[in-house]
Amino acid sequence: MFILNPGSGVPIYRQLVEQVKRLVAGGQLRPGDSLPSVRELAGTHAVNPMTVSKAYNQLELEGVLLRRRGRPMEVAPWRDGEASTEDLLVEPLTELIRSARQLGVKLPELKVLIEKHYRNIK
Amino acid sequence: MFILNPGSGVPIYRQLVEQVKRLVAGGQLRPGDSLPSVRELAGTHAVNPMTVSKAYNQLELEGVLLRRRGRPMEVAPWRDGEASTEDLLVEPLTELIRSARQLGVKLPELKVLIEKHYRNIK
DNA sequence: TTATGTGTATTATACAAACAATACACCAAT
DNA sequence: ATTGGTGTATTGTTTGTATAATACACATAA
Repeated sequence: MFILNPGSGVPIYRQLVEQVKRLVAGGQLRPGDSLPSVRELAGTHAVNPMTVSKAYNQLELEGVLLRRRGRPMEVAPWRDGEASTEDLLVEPLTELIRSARQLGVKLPELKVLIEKHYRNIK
Repeated sequence: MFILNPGSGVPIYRQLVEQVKRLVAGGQLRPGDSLPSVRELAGTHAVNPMTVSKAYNQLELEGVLLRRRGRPMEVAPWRDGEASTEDLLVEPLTELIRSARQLGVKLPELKVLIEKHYRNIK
């Protein structure tokens, strides 16, 4: 469900936060759904449980998840003012386009590369 | 010439390393070209000189730049086995596509978003 | 030679991130 | 009540990043 890249430079807990937000915005996680337990997630990704807990904590502060003592974290009811799909794409979109510019890759070539990768990436 | 984003989670010196590589691969920096001085770059981006120096040092280790004492850092002659344009795009490309997948954004919609942003981003 | 420009080394401080190992409070099902 | 599942707090350690303030070795041009 989650894909963590420890070598990317982006802190692990931030990767988790971003991915949960996107899965919620994309409907793969719906209000009321339970998230993987801290220990399970930490185990399958070889990561410290407190790192996962830190991500969950931040998501609760931002209103994305609900914390109910003794129970798994749960996706919060949809709120007005939730980050939109496009909002959550702007960052990787900007990064890609800036990179392409520095590499001298023009728009048509970029679209070809996207199509080429789109199905190769899980 | 460089765009630094201190809040992205990616270390500043790594942002610099990646951007220099792309500018070299894209031909905006050619073998023999001088790079901005450590102090100038640090000054214009409000960053510590040693942070810039760390990036330059890594680029020299990787063979991208030449260090010649008392002189500005210089782009190294082209080597066989240099990272290709596509190599240097894979990372942001992968990140974007994974994000789109999690958001439920399909390929046609993604292409529209790219066209929309392509000219808005400097 | 002198002055000013390179990049770098040094020392110290500060902070964030991640880990490890425990222990706790709570809920739910037995 | 006991057991085993939640998330969390605590303490301590380690590593990487970035800063600050100096100082140095070298090159180039005046």
